[in-house]
Amino acid sequence: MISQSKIEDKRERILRAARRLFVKQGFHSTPTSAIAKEASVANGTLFHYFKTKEELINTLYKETKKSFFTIATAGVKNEKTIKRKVRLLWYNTVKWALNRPQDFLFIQQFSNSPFLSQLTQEEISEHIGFYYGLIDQGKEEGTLKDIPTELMYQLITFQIYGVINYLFQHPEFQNNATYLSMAFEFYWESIMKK
Amino acid sequence: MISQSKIEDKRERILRAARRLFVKQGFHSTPTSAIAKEASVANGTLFHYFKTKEELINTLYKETKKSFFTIATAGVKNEKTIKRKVRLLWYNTVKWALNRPQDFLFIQQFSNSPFLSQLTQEEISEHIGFYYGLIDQGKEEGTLKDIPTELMYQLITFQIYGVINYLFQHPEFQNNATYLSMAFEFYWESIMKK
Amino acid sequence: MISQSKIEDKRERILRAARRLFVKQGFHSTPTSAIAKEASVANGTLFHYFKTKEELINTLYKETKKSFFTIATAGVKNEKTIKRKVRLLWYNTVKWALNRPQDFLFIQQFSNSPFLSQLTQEEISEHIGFYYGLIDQGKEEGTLKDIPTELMYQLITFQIYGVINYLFQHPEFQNNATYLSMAFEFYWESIMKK
Amino acid sequence: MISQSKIEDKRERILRAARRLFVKQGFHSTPTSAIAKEASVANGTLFHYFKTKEELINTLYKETKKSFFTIATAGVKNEKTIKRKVRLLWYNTVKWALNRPQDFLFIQQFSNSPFLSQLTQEEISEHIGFYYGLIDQGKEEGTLKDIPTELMYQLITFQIYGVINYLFQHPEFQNNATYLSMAFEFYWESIMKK
DNA sequence: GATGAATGAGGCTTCATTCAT
DNA sequence: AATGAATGAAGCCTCATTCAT
Repeated sequence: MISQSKIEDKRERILRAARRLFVKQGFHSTPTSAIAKEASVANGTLFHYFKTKEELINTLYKETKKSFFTIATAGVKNEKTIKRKVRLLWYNTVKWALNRPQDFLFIQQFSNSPFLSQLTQEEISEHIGFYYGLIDQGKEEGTLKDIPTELMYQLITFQIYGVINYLFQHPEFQNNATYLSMAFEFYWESIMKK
Repeated sequence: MISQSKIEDKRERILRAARRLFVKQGFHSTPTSAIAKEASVANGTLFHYFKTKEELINTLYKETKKSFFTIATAGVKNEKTIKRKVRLLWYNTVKWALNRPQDFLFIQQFSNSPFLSQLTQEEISEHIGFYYGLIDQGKEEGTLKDIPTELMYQLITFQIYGVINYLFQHPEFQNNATYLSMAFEFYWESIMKK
Repeated sequence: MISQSKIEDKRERILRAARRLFVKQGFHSTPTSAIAKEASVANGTLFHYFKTKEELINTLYKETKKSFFTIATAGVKNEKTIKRKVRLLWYNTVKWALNRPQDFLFIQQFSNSPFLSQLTQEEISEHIGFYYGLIDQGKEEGTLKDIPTELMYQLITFQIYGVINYLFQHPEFQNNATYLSMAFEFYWESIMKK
Repeated sequence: MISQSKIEDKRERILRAARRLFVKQGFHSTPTSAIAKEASVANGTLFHYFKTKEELINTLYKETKKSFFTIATAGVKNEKTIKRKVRLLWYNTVKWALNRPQDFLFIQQFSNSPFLSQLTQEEISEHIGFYYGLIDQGKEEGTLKDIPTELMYQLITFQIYGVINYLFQHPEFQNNATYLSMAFEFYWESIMKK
């Protein structure tokens, strides 16, 4: 029991150390030896938990994505209207990025790297279904604009990236409710059906 | 004269080879030796033109950005209304990305915030200023929504990036005028003042 | 314990191999790969023990110097008169050079002023102080000529270097007690006060 | 005529540039490209005058040695006594080193480098005969100590290096006639027969 | 499970030298 | 004679990975 929890500890420490360094320096500028050191773990231990560096990166990506998805969708199902659902999703996402910039930046970095192509399509789009469902529902109801689901997904996804990007550059607005509200309204108006 | 053009040739060949490989494999997975080989040039020749690999990457980025900006803004000044200006900018940008996917993907890879760069501050302002000016003009006229210029810049930038991303995944729509028109209208409605 | 001694072994083997090759071919004509090969060690192992080639060279120099100093001064403190002290120092030094030509030549190669080094100022003083002390004592006693300590240090240092150089070229005299004795007397007469 | 003198110029410029850089940085840290640049000459031109870098180094050594010998022995033949001959030789040598530190340091560096072994024995000892003759004459006359010629050559050679070394470190004595005189007397006493 | 010394392939870069002009 | 672009061998060093303990 005790040794098991210790083991978990080490795996976790490696993952967290890796994320910290990846965000700071990128994948290739972060040797596995540096990760081991940051995690206060022996060099070989890293390869005990992850067969290769690539596996470590992929694991980190999947776990981060999963944690993101859990946070982003928390409570969304309980909301009654599409707008309320979308609003919650939007706020959850923005807050997640602001609270865990490391995670956000790691995912952004990973998405633009050659590693992405190594994940199966299934793994990549594991959570996309949820979003597509919401969009489809909104279109059926007549609440959302009638444009192709996938395109809308791209558009709203990138738009929210834009907001987050802006808030990273202007931290003074991160806790400004009026401001966030305005940004959301802009977002909403761009996708709602008039 | 003749020798000069030959020299240009080699430099050019190296730059193009580098872009090709960087897009396929990423910066770090592309050894300089591979670039030289792809350019049919001796290993050392690469370092004759670019002191380091980093200098090669930066040069490539700057030249690509510059060429992008030239293409994106072509003819925009001659348009009379804001909407026409924005439309031309939008189409120019989309066409640039579709015609030169290598360039687009290279820039996307270079910086995670793809239209935000590591250029000299001066160079950054030079390009961004054009966009900010357009947004400010639109707001003054009452044509564009009254939200902070920088935020709007981020939003429309990322939104167009979403469109392009979508078109890469769905090449069948790349030459579909109706489709592009619809995408632009969506774009426009999201930023215009009602 | 056992593994520790093995580790020492490899480090030692690298140092000795390096010295052997440096003496034969000079620093720059000796690639690290050749050192590794000569030490029967993998290329990377060398860099496990010494971060850079330069660090290897410096370490080698410091260790050689230290070992030289220990040998050269062995027993000197126990001698009663200045002349006996100087004689022992002289013989120790000459024997050291003849027994370990590699070490001598390495040091000679390392710095053109062979007994003047690039060590920490502290390390330099540590060694030189011993000599200066001896010279000062001899001058106070009236045994040594009254010329500036530093100058005398240079002169006797280089003179002994000359003897060694000669003995390398004429190995037949290396074990000739009469000859060595004569050389020492020449040395001594040149510094003693008449 | 004119073009010829220009050519001489270039060869000279290369040699001087090389010496300047060699003294500052050593042979191996001085690329031929740097020499060409320092000499304001095209890269390939250097190889017009010297087939290889090695040939350049050797040429430089020979010319420097030759120039040294000319200066060191100037007027020596006209002196009547051995002591006066030796004194002039001593002063000439010290002055040469102080006036042309570049030359002195270059020769010192070369002597301790692997390049030395590449010169024929004949080239090395070209000028040694002069010194040996002087020593032999002194011994025959009964002016100099009766120790082997070659050994004495080594001893006095290295001793003078010691003086020069000291004067480099203490420039304040370089023009102090009393001081120089004292140093010479020390030198002389160490080799003269009492 | 944990360690860290050891490995060696491979990356970036330097540089003496060549050669077409 | 002079140039300097071009070459490619070779050097130093990094780093993912293995393996004996």
